[in-house]
Amino acid sequence: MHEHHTHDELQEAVERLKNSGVRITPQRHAVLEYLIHAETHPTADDIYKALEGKFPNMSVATVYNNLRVFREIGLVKELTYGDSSSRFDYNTSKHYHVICESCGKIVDFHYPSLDEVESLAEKVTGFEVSHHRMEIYGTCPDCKTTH
Amino acid sequence: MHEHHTHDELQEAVERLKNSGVRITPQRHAVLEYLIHAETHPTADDIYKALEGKFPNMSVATVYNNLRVFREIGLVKELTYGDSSSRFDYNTSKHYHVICESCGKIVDFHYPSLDEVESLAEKVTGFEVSHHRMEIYGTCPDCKTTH
DNA sequence: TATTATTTTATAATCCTTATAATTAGTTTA
DNA sequence: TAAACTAATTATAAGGATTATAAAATAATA
Repeated sequence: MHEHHTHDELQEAVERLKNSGVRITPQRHAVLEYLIHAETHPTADDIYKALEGKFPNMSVATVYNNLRVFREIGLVKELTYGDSSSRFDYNTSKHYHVICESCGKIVDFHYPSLDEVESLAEKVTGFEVSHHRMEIYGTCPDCKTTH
Repeated sequence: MHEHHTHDELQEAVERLKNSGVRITPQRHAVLEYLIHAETHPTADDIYKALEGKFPNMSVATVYNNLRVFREIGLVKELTYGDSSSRFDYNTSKHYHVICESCGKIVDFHYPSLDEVESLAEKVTGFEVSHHRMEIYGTCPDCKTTH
C-alpha cells in the first residue's frame, strides 16, 4: 500500500519514539518494522503471528501495548470496521481506504482532503472539528471476475 | 436526530418487514419503535435496558437478533466507531455523523452525497463501488465551553 | 384446531482486548 | 562499567461484546 519505504522511514519513526521517551526494544522495533513494510492493513493477531518465528516468546499483550503506544504518538492509525478486530495502518500521508465487501481487501485511495466538508460541519453543528474518516465500499476487480 | 417520525414511518417499516417474510413479534416491534423514535444512536445494550420495563424477560440475544434482521433488510445501519460496542441508526435519509471526542455525543449532519469521490475511486482502483461512510470528529459546543 | 416454521429465551461459548503482577531488560547516573 | 532506576515484556486471568445452541414459546398456515 505504501509505495516506497526506505530504511530512512523506519529510522525516522525510531527517532520519533526516542524523542517521546519510548524505549526501543527488539519486539517494539519488529512490530514497527512490520507495520512500515506491510502491504496489508494487519490486525494485532496478524502481526503477532508474523513475528512468531523471530520472537517465539512474545506475548499478544506486547503487540497490543506497542500498537497503543504507536497510536498515541500518531505513528499509526487504528481502523475499526464492522468486522471483529481492529486493523492498523502506518501513517504515511493522508489517504482513504477502499474496502472489498466480498474478500475484505483494503486498498489505499488518495484524494484531496475534504476540507470544505469539515468547515461546513463546523458551521452547521457548532463543533470544533479535528478530523474525519471516510471509507468506500465495493467489490474489487478480482471478486468481480471470479463470478 | 430524526426530525419527525410519524406513526406512518413505523407502519412503513413493519410493512417492509412483513413483505420480507419477517414476523412481527412484540419484542421486534418494540425494538423497531425504539430505534425510530430514538434521539440518540443507541447500542444494543441501550435498547435492552430501555425495554427492560416492558419486557422483563427479553434476552439480549433477541435484541442482537432483531438488529441483525433489520440491518440485513436495510432498515437500520450499524455504526462501528473505535469504542467497544456498535451503535445502531434507523435509516431515514442519507446523512453523516459528527462525533464529539470528549463526551461521545453523535449529531446528524446532512451533506450532498460525495458522488464524485465514489466515481473517482472506481476509476482509480477498479472497484465497483456500492457506498461509503464518513464521520467527522471534534468537540461539541457543550464540551468546548465546559472545557 | 393441528401443524409447521420461526422466534425467543437462557445459557454457554467465543473472540478481541485489557488488567495484573512478577520478571526481564533498557537507560541513566555515579 | 556497575548500580540503580524505570519501563517493557511475559504469562495469565479477567472483562466485555457478540454469537451459538438447544429447548420452550409463539406466530402463521392449512
